[in-house]
Amino acid sequence: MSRRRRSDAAPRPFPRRFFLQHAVEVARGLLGARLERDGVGGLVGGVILETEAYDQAEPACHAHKGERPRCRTLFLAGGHLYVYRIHQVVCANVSVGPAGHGAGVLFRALVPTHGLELVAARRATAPRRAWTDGPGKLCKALAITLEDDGLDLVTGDGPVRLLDLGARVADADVVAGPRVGISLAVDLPWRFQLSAGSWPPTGAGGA
DNA sequence: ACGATGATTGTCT
DNA sequence: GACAATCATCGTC
Repeated sequence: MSRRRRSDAAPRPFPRRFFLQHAVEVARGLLGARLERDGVGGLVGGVILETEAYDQAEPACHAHKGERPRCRTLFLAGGHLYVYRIHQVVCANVSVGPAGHGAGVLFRALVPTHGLELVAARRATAPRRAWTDGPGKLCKALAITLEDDGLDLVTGDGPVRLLDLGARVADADVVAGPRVGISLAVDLPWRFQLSAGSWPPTGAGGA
């Protein structure tokens, strides 16, 4: 029997080496992957639609000025969950690069695929289309909190998981642009999104 | 110890 | 599209 294509394989965590690439490559590569959390009430998860890359070499990154208590997780080996608080909200990243290098990829948006009832409850005041279309919103929907900071996403045995679904994402379906909500390094096109209509890949999502 | 700042969100026009 | 809310973090006094 021939070797299975990756797209036919069961979802599995990304290997450590995936997170040792540059943040831009990881941000691009995480589009179409699944982020999920197993918490009180059940599993909630979805497919990642939008990411942003950050690296200590550029001033918009929390790690740019060196290791601080808040951003210490960015300096862990690639594949660790970095959760931080901003404006009364928490946002989640995955650390990138070898230990000692401060870089990460921010999860900006996803489409919920699991635990829709829990998402509806946790995002009750928002319309369905705004459930998980921002970094703080998706954390609230998945119930990711500051206590999840530092979790290793490579082992796959924690409450938060980042899974490779094997979906083939064509370059033509990826839009790159400037990052949102920053005032420094605004010229870098380090924001990546799946273009409208490219998910789900089976084409059932048209208007 | 004090003040400026922010990888956002929700609300109003 | 514009703007305020709101408080931990970080830099400075």
